Amino acid sequence: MKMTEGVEWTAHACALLAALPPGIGLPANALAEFHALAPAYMAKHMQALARGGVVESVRGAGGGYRLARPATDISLWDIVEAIEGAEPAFRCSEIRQQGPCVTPNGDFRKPCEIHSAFGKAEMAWRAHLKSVSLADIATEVTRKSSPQKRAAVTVWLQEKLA
Amino acid sequence: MKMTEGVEWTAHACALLAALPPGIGLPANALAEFHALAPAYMAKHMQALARGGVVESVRGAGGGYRLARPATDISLWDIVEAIEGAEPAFRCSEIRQQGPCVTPNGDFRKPCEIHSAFGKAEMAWRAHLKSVSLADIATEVTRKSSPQKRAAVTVWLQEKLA
DNA sequence: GATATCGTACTCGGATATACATTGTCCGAGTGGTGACGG
DNA sequence: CCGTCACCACTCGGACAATGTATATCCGAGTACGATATC
Repeated sequence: MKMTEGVEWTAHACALLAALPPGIGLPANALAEFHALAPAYMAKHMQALARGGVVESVRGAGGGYRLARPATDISLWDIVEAIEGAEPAFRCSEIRQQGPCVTPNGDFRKPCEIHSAFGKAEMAWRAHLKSVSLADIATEVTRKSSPQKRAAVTVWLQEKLA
Repeated sequence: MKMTEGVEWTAHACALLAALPPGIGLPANALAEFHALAPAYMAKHMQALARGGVVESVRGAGGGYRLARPATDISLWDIVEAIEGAEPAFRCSEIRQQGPCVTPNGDFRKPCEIHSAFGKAEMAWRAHLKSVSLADIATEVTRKSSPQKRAAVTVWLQEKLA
């Protein structure tokens, strides 16, 4: 069970966007450059994020991507949902209803126990992700980073936003 | 993010094994037949389960797979670990250490906030799975199933164990 | 000098190849049971 | 009639294809900015 690395890329990109003044965005190229990632592939992931309603896209010169909502209203789960989709990792294909021992009048209204257990586990997982907002991450990052780092980011941003 | 369907197959197979008398097993063919699954593929998954120490394999005529421990000591997580591996779904590749703004004396001893958040979420997920044992599932299944179903299973088992 | 218009550069968006993991299948290795043979 | 041995059927184990999904890239569509020509 492996999560797409696009989730990591876009999560970091959104954290960067969350550190910007509200309403300000960056093009996909800049977002990729900030973490030394493949620009084209990053662009593709940002498209998914736009389709998911996490970011808004602005075309044309000076355009780019910006957060669609305040950073406090965007959780890590929103990003995962936009990139990976909302389907659960464990998909019950109801194999209990197959085989030589299934009775014709079998009652399958009760949920599959295995399905139920995995469903509960996944709900706990999602709840954790929903409880972490971009604002949390952004503040943690800016607060913990060194003054040199913050200065370097400021210079880089001024160049990109000019 | 999708979990291998082998997890579902082996989980149901283990539930069946847990319903058997202690020490008794079934060949992979029978386990596949019980849920109308591809025999060869089921065999492959059972091998992974054996490597993971969840079941023991017995070769030769009359052999098969049986639980390596009491059903109360086997959790759903043990099965997931055997099939999917213990690696977390979210793998942090530390992209925060890349890019034009990383300072030479950057201090990365503090864990990545995004990595940390996903790690906590995944731990909650695992904890849920670890709390559900095969015994729980087996008893739920046998208790909830209809008498006709139980009779059909008994007949089928007598044929297979003969 | 101000304004309307055209061109250009920049950015997103989707369509298109490639690599890798999962899915699916097969044949060889090993083991217990069974029947035949000899005592 | 009983014990031993060889054979055979059964089962696991790993090696080998086929398929699907994630990865990676490119080119076309659309928009804002700026230069230019005109009034």
